[in-house]
Amino acid sequence: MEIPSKYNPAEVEDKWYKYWMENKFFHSEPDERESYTIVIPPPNVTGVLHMGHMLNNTIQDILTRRARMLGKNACWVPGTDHASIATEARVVNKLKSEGISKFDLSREEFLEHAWEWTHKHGGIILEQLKKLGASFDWDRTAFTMDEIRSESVIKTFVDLYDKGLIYRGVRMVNWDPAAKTALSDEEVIFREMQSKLYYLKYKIEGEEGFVTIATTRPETILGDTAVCVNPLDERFLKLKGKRVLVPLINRSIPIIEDEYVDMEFGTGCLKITPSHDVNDYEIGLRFNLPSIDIFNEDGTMSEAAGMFVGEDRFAVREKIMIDLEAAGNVAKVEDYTNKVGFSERTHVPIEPKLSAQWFLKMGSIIQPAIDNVLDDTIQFYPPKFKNTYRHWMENIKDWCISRQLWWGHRIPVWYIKSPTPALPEGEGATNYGFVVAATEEEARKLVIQKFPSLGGVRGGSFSLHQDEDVLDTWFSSWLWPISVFDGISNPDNKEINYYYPTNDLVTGPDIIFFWVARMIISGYEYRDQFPFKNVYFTGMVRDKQRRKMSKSLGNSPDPLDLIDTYGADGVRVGMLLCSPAGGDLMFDESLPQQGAGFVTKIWNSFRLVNGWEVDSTIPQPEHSKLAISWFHEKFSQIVEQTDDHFDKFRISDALMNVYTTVRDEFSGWLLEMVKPAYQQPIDGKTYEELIDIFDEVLRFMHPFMPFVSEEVWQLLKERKQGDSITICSWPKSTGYDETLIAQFEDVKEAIAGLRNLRIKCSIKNIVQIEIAIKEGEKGYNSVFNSIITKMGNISTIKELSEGIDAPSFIVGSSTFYITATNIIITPGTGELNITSFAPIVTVSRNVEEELKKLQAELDYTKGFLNSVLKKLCNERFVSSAPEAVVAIERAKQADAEAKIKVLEEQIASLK
RNA sequence: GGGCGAUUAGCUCAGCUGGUUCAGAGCAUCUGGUUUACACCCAGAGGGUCGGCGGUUCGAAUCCGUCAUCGCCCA
Repeated sequence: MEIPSKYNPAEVEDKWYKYWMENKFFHSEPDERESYTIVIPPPNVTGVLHMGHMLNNTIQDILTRRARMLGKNACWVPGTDHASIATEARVVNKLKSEGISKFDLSREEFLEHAWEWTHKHGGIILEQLKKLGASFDWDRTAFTMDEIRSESVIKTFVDLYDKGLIYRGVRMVNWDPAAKTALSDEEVIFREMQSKLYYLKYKIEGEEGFVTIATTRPETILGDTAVCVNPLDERFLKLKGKRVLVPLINRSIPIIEDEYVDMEFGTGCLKITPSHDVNDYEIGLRFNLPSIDIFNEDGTMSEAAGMFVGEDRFAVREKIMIDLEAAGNVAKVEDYTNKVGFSERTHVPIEPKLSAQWFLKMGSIIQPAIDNVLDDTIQFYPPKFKNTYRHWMENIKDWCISRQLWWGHRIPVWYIKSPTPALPEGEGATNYGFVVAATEEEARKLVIQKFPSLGGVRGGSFSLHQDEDVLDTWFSSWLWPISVFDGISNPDNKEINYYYPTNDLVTGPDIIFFWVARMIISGYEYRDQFPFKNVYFTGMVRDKQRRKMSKSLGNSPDPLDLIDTYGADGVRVGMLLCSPAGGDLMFDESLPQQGAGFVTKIWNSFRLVNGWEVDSTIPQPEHSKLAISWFHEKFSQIVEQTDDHFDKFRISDALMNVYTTVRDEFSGWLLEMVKPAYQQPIDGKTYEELIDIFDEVLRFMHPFMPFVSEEVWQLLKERKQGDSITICSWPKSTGYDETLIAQFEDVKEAIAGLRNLRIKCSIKNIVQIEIAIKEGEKGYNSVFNSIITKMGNISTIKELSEGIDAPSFIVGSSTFYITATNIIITPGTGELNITSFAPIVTVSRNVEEELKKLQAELDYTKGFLNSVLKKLCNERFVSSAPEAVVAIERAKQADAEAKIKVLEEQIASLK
């Protein structure tokens, strides 16, 4: 078959991805094997693929592919998240651009638009991930709002309500005036702002004089219902029991005392606006203060404000200051830096607002989630996130799970309306409260059970109205590892029993509370088991200047462009080469470039091997036999190390092992050692052994570089239809001979030494040389001479008993000399003519420089010996250090002494 | 303001229970190289007071204290 000299990633990648899909290699069904499961952190249906997804999903794919090759039943579940608030905002904007207001539409009409939007955009990211080579079980693709997932969410709500864990309460919530919905604490981002601190004078009622308060939000004075001072503050003792007038509207409000007030801050006198500040609200409750809500849902002033009705809160801040100034109520204005909460989604400042919301109690339900992370039943990588997690868990507040949106799971709460007076409690004529049920039908049954008077003949004399709100999106994604296997509605089904708990979760630390913690909570609540064994936190993808990659900065490359340019394998390798767990990744195009270069390297290695002619009549040369047996040992060692890296989730270290193994050990050493002479065939035995090794090396790199490994693997040998590297086994470490590996390191060093000497002496590589070796105290192992001969282009190796005056270097304690060269002339015919032995070439030597180097090394070694001797002469070291450590020190002493001897000899011979 | 973490080569980071020649890797830099896979390559070299100071120890990059700087989370 014709092998192209250039590797074409685009063509290869499309071809194999299609082949993998057709053969359903990634599909999993429960069987007798051990399961290995990952669920994707479902990307938003609003999104497009960004660098974060690339990193995250590359890691998941590597883990999944390796698990599959380890013989596990690997199942990586893809899916998307409906992203309630983000998607609704998108749809609202889209409608707006078409001249349609959300509020002109009915709920049903709006949802039609939202679904249309979802169908159009929802699958984009998943499609893009195919380009990356993601080995998802596509048959299991799930969506947080599909039928099974929705049923799970509703069922969970009803269940938690029945357990008494969900309640409705009026609370101060984070109100997003743009989206007109409450947000959870986690959805609020605090940013430092340059603002102003306004000092305002309130007139004391019934006497002359003012009280000055400090506030950052003068527009809220219209909602003030008290002024508060610290009872210990002597400055304000005379104000006790008095009242003041709110400027402009002259409402009379009391002066109250509470230790909450910081005497150092501002004037030590605080205005209290219970409706619009969390702390004020608490004080309001303690003092039974009225609460005046001066804002509408969209952040404009309400009727209750009495002024500026309908105008925006920030415009009013400017205007009211003008009026206050005119009325003489302004003492001064200072610059002030404070933190302001912004909506994570709509980016507008959050307005604390009192409203009725649904909450999930975060009491006993979270205990197993704390315990099992702290005792490492669930392992975090890197482990430092355990602290963050614990801190959050221990200070957790009840979870506000309702959102004033339409796109999402509508809360299954049914309010009862009936003209018939309520009999049991009968608070109001028609107030029967509500029932919680998954469907309207069940709700009806519940109503009749609860209020029998509404049943029977009079059945139907009531109507139900479902709560208008939807649930927080995280209230569906916290069930994800369970709900993707339908484990909520069918808790004993075959799939959930097989795949749950999942093994690894790969996600960003930014959603440790939003998502990770809550999945752990729900996992224990609904399966009595952790949802995943390990959580691997990836870092943030940043640009070279350490800035976050973002659309608005325009510093993020389009991942698909990168794949087009460098190939998916190249991008995968590039992303991972420098991405430690939890550490940020400074992305730069040189990374995928390096990855692509590596892919080419593999391709060229294949072309080399593929180009050899095989002659099975030639016996295997000694050097090839040695090289192959060495590689087996070395590879076994590397696989063991790599497995260890995987066990510790050091994915980039594992990749680095693959990278250096392929580049250095395999291509750089093994191939060079077994490579036949120019235009000579290779012996059959070496060739076959080499092909098996190549096969193994390809399997070793497959999880990282699925495409190029498949392409080369398919070309390497005759393969059958339906064969694929994706379903082959991962190389197994079978132990290794450390001595052999260490000896071989000396061989490499000797060869490197010869190359260096050649450079120093200006002897070209094509010039064959003769060398001599004088064995040192530790002896010299001549077993590998055939390799040295081949790799160093050596004619003969002599052994010496005495040192001679010739260019030399030391490996271990043995000295290598170049003694003579043998000139090879290559005439135009390409034939080789070996001429007679030439006399010793005059090689240019810089004796002084050599001496200097030798002396430096001698000094270093002497110093080293000294430090070793110091330890050994120290009575306390010898007596208190473990025996093994002392033995090591003695060995160091012997080595150093031997080396010093050789160095001194050499120096003497040069002088 | 509270908590957590970090600080090792120009950059990004390893370095496990204190003890192997432990001061490392990759990239970058510099030097040399186009011999028959690969210049998307090969062979070499230089480069660090392990943030500062103190302590524990026979021995500290590693453990403790403290200071400095930076980052993250929470209020």
